[in-house]
Amino acid sequence: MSNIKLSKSEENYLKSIFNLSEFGNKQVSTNSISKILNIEPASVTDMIKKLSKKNLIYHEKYKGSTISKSGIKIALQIIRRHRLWEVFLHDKLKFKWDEIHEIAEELEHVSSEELIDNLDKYLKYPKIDPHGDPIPNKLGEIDFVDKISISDLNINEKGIVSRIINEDEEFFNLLKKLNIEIGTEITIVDKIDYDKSVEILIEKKSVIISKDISNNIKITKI
Amino acid sequence: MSNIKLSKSEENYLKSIFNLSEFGNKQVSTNSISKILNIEPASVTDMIKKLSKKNLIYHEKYKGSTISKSGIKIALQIIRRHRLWEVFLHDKLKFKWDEIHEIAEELEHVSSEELIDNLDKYLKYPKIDPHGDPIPNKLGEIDFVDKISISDLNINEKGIVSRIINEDEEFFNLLKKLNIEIGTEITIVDKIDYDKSVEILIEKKSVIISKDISNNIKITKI
DNA sequence: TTTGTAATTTAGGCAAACCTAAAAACAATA
DNA sequence: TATTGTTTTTAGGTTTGCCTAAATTACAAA
Repeated sequence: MSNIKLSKSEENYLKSIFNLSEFGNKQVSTNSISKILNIEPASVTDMIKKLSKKNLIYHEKYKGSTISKSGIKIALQIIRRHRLWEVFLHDKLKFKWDEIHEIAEELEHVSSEELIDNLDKYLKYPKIDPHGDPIPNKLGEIDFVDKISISDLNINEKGIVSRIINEDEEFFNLLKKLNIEIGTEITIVDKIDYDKSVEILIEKKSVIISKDISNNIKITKI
Repeated sequence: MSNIKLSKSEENYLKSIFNLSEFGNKQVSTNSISKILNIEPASVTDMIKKLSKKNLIYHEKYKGSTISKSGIKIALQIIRRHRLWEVFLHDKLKFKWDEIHEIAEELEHVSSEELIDNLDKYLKYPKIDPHGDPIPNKLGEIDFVDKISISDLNINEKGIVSRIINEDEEFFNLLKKLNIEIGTEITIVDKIDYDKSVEILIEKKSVIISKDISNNIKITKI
């Protein structure tokens, strides 16, 4: 459709709205966008109007925003760029797992389709990024691999960490301290009913992690 | 010293001023900057004031601008980023020689020193980019390889094309038509005194190129 | 049903980086 | 030296993307 180049800001809004919308299915509040992007709600309203006019989102005053089909398409392309760059930074430039997000955040806005296609080819069409997140292909299609939460396992069952949802630095630091990364094997020791926290075993050490933490770590059962 | 992050615009101005100043030795006119960047002189004046305040250039009203030492340092870093990305695009992503400039123009503004250092290492510390331009190292030092112009050769002498100065698309197209690229062997057939044009032999075909064209093609004598 | 609070929007402003039109400075030469 | 033409600067304006403060709306609890 309209192949107008978006600004860095517009791209960031669109990406955030898409992420908050759970693949386009949920209405997104102005406040939630404001929080994620660290931009005042009033400014978010401005941008919402702008994106609405471009038909990338639909907006109902005082109710919330829904991302449109063409909005989703663009968001998936931005996510694709981001994740491909992450693979490059990690696999080729040997950046550590927790250093790549910030740089990819910049690189994702360099908009040359040919660049991304050639990068994709060079990296041999990877399906997941170093955080375990799936990479959309050129058409925006994603390989959904059903992943479960730590809390879905029963006591004494084992799993491999396969995806980290939260990409904030503090969360990375926490994971580092806990010795958790993609590929780490964990075993469920105990599940605490009281606050839904879970006791897990990582490399012979046991720790108790809160519900919030375990929700941000997806695993594959083994 | 002052390690304040510059905007994309500021970086572009600084790079242009450096390029026009012949390594910091020449005063640069407002008009020449305006032409190179395709920005109106009045706007250039605005930015000159801004860069002056940051001590990246010195400006004498109505006379012209000189780039400062710290300005040069930053300009060389931007040039370093640009050329390293060009090597990456050409050698790794297999972009053609004449497609890389534009994309590198975007990538050069992604400002992570670690990114560039890791890229440099990954590319095995290249000394020249695909256009034959020298790449400054981390400290801003450049390997000066003395290159000569086509017109410096005498009739019947041979040379290898080792650097293309003009990076405009039209110039690339011309070179493509002429079958000239880095590494092409040429032989001087004749030198026309009248307008300083030169007749050269490329892969058994002879063409006459203007003084302006030959000035933009540096060679190594063989 | 009213009322209080939280979310959202409107209104008005600001900085960056551009623009046009007009004024000022410089340079060239008659 | 006066005049003309070019270069540069000033003045005032626009758009983008943000801000604060104030007004409006939605919603939940009394």
